[in-house]
Amino acid sequence: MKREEIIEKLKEKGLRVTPQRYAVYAHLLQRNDHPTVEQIMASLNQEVPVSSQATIYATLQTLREVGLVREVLLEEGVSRYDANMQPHHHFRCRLCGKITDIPFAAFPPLDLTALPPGLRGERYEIIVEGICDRC
Amino acid sequence: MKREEIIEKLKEKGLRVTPQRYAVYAHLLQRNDHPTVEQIMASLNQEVPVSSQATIYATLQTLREVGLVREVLLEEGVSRYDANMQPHHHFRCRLCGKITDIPFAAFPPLDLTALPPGLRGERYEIIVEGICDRC
DNA sequence: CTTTGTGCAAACGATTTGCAGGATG
DNA sequence: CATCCTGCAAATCGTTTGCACAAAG
Repeated sequence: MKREEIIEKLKEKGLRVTPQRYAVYAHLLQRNDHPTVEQIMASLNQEVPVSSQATIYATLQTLREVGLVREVLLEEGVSRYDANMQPHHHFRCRLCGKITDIPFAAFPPLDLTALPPGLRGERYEIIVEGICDRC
Repeated sequence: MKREEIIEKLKEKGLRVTPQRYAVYAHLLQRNDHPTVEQIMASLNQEVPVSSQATIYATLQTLREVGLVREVLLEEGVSRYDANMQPHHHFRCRLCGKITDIPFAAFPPLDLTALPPGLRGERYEIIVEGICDRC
């Protein structure tokens, strides 16, 4: 996604386009490894300081509220973030912890009417655990 | 599961049977709502003090290490615990947050060889989000 | 009696918050 | 120029740890 599109996306959601917001969102868009806040901050501020920790937290929360970013919970203690909003599943290597996206179409669609009575399912995610290619 | 069976389970795993351990494990066995540490502590110490917070954390970690209890991550910020060690899926109500078990057999088994190349899947869990009967 | 478990309080790490100054539309 | 955003430091919350005493086998 290029510069103008990113700015457009932010404006569409009614957000002011600040350097910090642009940096966080653009960065997340070009990563697919679901970084933690710590990793995001390290990358952004690698050369010159771009954003403080508090702002990154605030920005992620804002982006989450407007639906540009999602939180991924696959590990105890830390939240990871993902700008890929299309439905997809996750693979987690039990040795190195690396997380890989699995296309939604990799598995046949589930029938959510097969749930226990009283539960109305709307969406689902499959989490697969195993060993990745590098381990 | 009755008293003697619980004690036997703990001994089988090489654990000393203390009142605190018995209380935490027995309590988890009779709940199916995946309580947080805070909830476990509140229930146990409702009438008389049974166990301190530090001990509950230590106990849960021990029970997890020997395979009598598992940690469930479905929410940001808190860990939940589950003494049901049989494979099963989870349903989470997006309104009240309540978590319900879904029997493993509710969905047809997935073919884990359909993963992207290089990934060797070993186990999986399905997380369904929706609305529960009380909401 | 040796080893392991418990409880307290302090430490820790991720995340949140209050607030003053700064930038955006 | 009104509103919203940023950065700093302090606060908060769940969880972990160090250590002395107590209990289990």
